[in-house]
This record gives sequence, structure tokens and C-alpha cells, in this order.
Amino acid sequence: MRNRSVTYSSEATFQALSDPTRRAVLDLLCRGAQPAGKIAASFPVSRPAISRHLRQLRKARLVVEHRSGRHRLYQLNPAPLKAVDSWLQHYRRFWEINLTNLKNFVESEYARESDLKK
Amino acid sequence: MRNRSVTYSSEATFQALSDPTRRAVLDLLCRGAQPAGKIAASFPVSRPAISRHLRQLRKARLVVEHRSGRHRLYQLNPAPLKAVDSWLQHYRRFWEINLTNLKNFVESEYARESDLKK
DNA sequence: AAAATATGTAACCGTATAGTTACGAATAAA
DNA sequence: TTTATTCGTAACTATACGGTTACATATTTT
Repeated sequence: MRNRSVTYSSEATFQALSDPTRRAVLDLLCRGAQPAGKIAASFPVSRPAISRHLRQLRKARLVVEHRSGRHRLYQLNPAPLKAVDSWLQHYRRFWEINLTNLKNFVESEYARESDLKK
Repeated sequence: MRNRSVTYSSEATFQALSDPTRRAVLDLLCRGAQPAGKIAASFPVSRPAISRHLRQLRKARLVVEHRSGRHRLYQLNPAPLKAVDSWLQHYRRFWEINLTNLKNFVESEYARESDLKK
């Protein structure tokens, strides 16, 4: 078998993750592969809506589809999340050092909700 | 000074991160705080467009604004990224184990570009 | 006080997105 | 071979989003 290497666009990944329903689908698939209908039944939106979310997750390769008869099992593919992880890696060094510096500011009166809503 | 604890909505964070320009702004601010105008000058879009991106980043608390005269310095606040990190943490255990399982499938003929574009 | 500078906001436009209902295609069951 | 079942797609609607230009506001400089 060809061992083709696959690259994942973090652009597509971030875009797919921007929707809370899609993130919830991924969270659900952590517990194991599920057919499309069962996934849809877990959410308050219609089945076609979930079907389209699954299509976007497929495009981002965050899930893979296994067809079996009239069922289509969706399985989590965590690989593209590595792109997000490596983007995040860039920021980890700031967490501890900047948290100390910004702690006073961010938690101060200057960071009130009222200032952020505008 | 009051030591108020601040919680970050991963919803707002993911939403803010969904745009490539906003992610690029954060990347830029890794090199240090910058005034709005200088940030805008780094991008091919108009200054008002960047101004609105900055507003969204402010809402998500991914940046903090320090006013100084007629300048407004924007500084990275990496704290909300911890919410993304902890969401990601949930998936890290799947990386190694599932990569082995899915490697053959994802890299096989079944994962052609043509199947994903539809 | 007037002019220049730095920046946010308003109004508008085009496109993307998420949702719905109706329908079509494929497979399994009767 | 009908009939169910499972699932995706088409068409449509409403809203969100990113971009632009024009304008308002605040502060510094002259």
C-alpha cells in the first residue's frame, strides 16, 4: 500500500471548529464511531443540518466515513487537531510569563464586562 | 486590589480564532504590543477592518488594550487560549492510538481529494 | 485655536453559514 | 418487487461576517 503523507490545513480545521455543534459532534465521537442518524438524534437540530455539519467535518478530515450497507459510520480523526496543537504550541511559552504580567490588568476594574460589550 | 477570577468562554475564543486575519494579528502580537495603526499597516485590508477584528479579539479577551494618549496599544492575552488547550487535551490521548488505526485508512485511496470536495 | 494624527463607528454590500422542509438515492426487509 | 430505513442534497430564508468608504471623536502638535 502506498504510504502517502497527508497534510492538514489548519485553516480548514479552525473553520470547522468554529461551530459549537461541530465541536460537540467531535466530542461525541470521542466515545466511539456512530452512524449519522444516531449523531443527529443527539442534537436539537434537524438531521439534514447535522448531515451538512458532517460534510464540513469530512472536508476538514476531522472525521472519516465508513459506509456499511445503508449506514454511514462516522469516526473521529484526531490528526488535523495536531495543526491546532502546534499553532497553540507557539503560545504556551506566553502563558506562564504573561499571566503574571497581565494578571493585575486583566482582573482589574479596567477589564469590566461593560468595556467589552461595546 | 481585588483578585477577581476570570473565566473565558471557549465559545468566544473559538469564534475569534476562526478568522485567519485575527489569528495573524495574534501571531504578530507575539512579538510585542503594537498600536492599532501599526497592526493595520501589516495587513492588506483596510484599517477599519482591522479595527473591527481587534474589537472581536477584545471581546474574546485575546488582546487587551492599553490607551496612551491618542495611541491604543494592543497586547496579547494568551489566557483564553488555555480553554482551547484544555479542549484539545481531551483529544491528545487519541492522537497516538488512533493515528495507528486510521493511518492506513486516511492515507489510502478512500481519502482522495475528489471524495472530499463534494 | 487650528491643524494633524490615531483610532473607532456607521452605513452599506456581497457572500458565507446554519437552519428548515421537500425530495432523491441506495440498501435492507417484507 | 414493494415498502421501510438511512442518509445526502436542493432550494430557500434569515442572519452573521468581512470588506469598503465616509465620518466622528479624542489627543497632540503648531
